[in-house]
Amino acid sequence: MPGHSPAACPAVTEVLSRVGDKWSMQVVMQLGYGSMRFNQLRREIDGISQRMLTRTLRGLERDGLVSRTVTPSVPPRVDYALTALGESLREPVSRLGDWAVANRDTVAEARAAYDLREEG
Amino acid sequence: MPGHSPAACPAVTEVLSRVGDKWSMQVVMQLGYGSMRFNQLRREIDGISQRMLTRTLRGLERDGLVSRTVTPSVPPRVDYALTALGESLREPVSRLGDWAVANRDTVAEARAAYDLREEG
DNA sequence: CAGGATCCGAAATGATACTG
DNA sequence: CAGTATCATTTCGGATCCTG
Repeated sequence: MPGHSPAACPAVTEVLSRVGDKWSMQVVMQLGYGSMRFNQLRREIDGISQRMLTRTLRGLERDGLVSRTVTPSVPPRVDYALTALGESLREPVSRLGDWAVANRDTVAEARAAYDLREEG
Repeated sequence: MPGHSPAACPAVTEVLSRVGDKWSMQVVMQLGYGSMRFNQLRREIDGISQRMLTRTLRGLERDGLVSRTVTPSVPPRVDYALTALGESLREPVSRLGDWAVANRDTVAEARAAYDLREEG
């Protein structure tokens, strides 16, 4: 593996723990299509609860991946968007996505085979 | 973002939930350096418990990322290695690692700034 | 050596109800 | 609309003890 030092491994873990939760990447990918309001995001991301969307957005904002813009009106309007840092994360994550799409069948088969020869 | 279809997003999540746990990628990265026995892995990966190493290896084996070879001797010998599928995962994960290394300071600063203006 | 079994605490997630 | 607060549940991870 070219250009990969051992020192990078803890860093990988660090990012994955930030990005590896259930919703963060779905939010980032969704915001990759453009700025969006809270309930808009909620509708687009299937199955996310209000609580989890809030928490996920706070986490992403804290890490500087997402910006939050409040327009004090009635009713209030809050827009979320990717920062430059957030944008820069999209490519490496997409690579992982490509891998997932390319190998999902292989993984599914391996899983089925494993379950068969263990449980059986 | 070129070549990224909406349909890929759930797939990203799927991989991340496989790979995003605390130990899986450390194991994969370690096995990237070559085949290894159980306790060897345990020594190399700082802080992992026996239970978690076992569980992580089982998971990776189930998904076809790692192979397990038992040599029936006394004491028993079990070797773990990456499969071709496991090898193929190293590159996209390394990309994420590169991103992590490149941006860890930026993230740390964003985090500190956020905590300051919230808690303060 | 390479685990399996069991117990426990912590953290993530979800459902629901309420609010400026 | 965009949250906060609370509660229940599930999952994760570590510690410990036991075994072929």
